[in-house]
Amino acid sequence: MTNFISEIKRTHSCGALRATDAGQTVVLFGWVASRRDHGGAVFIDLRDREGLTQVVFEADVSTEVQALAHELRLEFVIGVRGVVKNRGGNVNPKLATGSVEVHATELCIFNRSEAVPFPIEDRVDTAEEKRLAYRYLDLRRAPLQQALITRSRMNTLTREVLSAQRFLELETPFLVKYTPGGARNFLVPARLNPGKFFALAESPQIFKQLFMVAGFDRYFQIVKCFRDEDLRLDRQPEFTQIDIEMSFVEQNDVFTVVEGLLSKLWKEILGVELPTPFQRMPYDESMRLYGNDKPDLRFGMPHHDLTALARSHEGGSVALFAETIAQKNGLLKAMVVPASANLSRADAEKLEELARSMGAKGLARAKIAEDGSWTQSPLAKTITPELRLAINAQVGAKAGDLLLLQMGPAAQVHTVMANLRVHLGKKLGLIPPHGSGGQWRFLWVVDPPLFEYDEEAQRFVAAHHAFTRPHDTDVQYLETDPERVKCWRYDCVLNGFEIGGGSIRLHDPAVQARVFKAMGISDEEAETKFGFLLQALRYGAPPHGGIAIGMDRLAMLLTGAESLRDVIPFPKTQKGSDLMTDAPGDVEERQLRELFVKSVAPPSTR
RNA sequence: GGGGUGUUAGUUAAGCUGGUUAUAACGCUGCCCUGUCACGGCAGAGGCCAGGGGUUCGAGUCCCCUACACCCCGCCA
Repeated sequence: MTNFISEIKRTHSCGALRATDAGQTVVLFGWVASRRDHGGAVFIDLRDREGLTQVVFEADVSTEVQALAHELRLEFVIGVRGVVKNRGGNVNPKLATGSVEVHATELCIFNRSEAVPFPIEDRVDTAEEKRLAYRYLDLRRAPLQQALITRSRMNTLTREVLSAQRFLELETPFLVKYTPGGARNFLVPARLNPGKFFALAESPQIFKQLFMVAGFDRYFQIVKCFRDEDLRLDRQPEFTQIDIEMSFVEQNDVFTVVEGLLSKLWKEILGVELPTPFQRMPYDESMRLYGNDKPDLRFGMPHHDLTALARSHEGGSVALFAETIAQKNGLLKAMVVPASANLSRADAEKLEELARSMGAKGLARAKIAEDGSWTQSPLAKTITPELRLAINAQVGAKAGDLLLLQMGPAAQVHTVMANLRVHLGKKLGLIPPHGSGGQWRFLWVVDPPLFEYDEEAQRFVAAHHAFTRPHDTDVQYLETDPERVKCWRYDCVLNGFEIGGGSIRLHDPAVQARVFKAMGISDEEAETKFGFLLQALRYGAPPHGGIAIGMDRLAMLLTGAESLRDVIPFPKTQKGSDLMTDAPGDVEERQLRELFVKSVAPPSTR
């Protein structure tokens, strides 16, 4: 038997051969993706990351090769030498290499495979639980390979685009000091410092600012971040950001860099020309029309704020309205489902279920009749005709339309209505359940408030972080009307996903002190928590700002993947565990002692 | 912490108002087959119906609990 590997080298990938290669002797290496054994002739589809090629073992090859060929099974790893032949009229249109086949003269089985636990096919119908347990097999599937290959290209392109603009790729530590606020940190016991802990960096935020103070001017990094929070379809505990920070810039400069980068990615990877600059929308408008700060602009169905109208009608004799407008944060919002949607009563009841599952008390509905009256509605009898007509007019409801109403504390109304809107967008076919549908609606959400009121803590807290620069024109309200202060923070949104966010930083120590004061943070407290940054800012910090772009989400949207898990090689489950390695796992008592750590987990969980 | 969906051969599923031997397809094993590409033919193996408890003469099927996976709220930029 020929000595493959050491003497015979691969000449082509399994996706390379074309009709013009006919007559060549080639060597292919790969996995058996399918086999069709006719006794006299054996057909194999050989797979590597580039594609599939049909290999034929005919009766006229040596008896040893014949015998070996019959032994081939799915997922055997083999090497084949043979002659490329044109298949003439007998092409397989499903394969890129379908016009040719390799007539094997030599075969080497590098390794056999046990029967795999699930079929390695492009289309997925295996339970994700199984796929994750055998991730290395799942990763043999072409769609997953393509997704990761795309990610690799994204990395390369990002480095190219940013390096060409004088950005330096600099590294920051993962093991950092715990700082309060924001996402929950993973903690790492510090063996050399008994009783002390590192935090895994939730982002390089502070360090990249220090790069600016140090004078590096333009920084970027493709970097892992760690957040110990609950997972979602688009959230993993460890994820990758394209982290960027720039000196001597204002918001528009950051936008230009990001728009240039994303345009390049879309052009090179999808061949799509993105219109720039991206649309911009004030945060307030986004909340008013869509109930969240990451609106999907691929479809309409905006919300209507009826609070003021209800107030001017003193509740219109609807008890729930009156109750809502009496609350400090009470909000009454409506959404119109057009008559053309043809929602059945059962559909509407399911919507109410959905609303309840998100904490709503219910979902008031009203069907608009020809004369503008309401039917199928508990409110129909009590509401004053004046308010009813005024509402119809404000929302522009026509006969047959269904009005969905939500009232209560603003935050809850927003959550419910925002999710309902997206749900209906999918249900009514305005957007596909997954993927872009070929529409790329990029958006900058800008000018959010600097503070939000924390009901629990009874004070204002930073909506983003405490180092965001307020608008100069609003600085005067820091003491008198903090809620009115808008800031230079921005989110980049694509089709309802937040794909990036950042801010222009506050580099003026005097304003910084006033911001802390408005948040009820004493000088002392600020010094203990953020001392090193505050000190750095006192030694000549340039005006600076930046952004972090969620690489995984970008990859998910770019590849049309349904989940972040499909663009991360080794993702975690919803409970944050790894089904392949069974992490997190137990450790020995001795290891804990060494770290000066004691577990107080209930025995049942150990 | 809460709400929802699911768990039946290796895989994907069917299994009705509870009824005695739990089906099918693919995969797997053996034999046959020179033009397949969803190859075909014949024969065969393969099940703690997620786990535990209950109701019942009898449970894959009904009830409760638990575990795991997924989606969502809370949480998280």
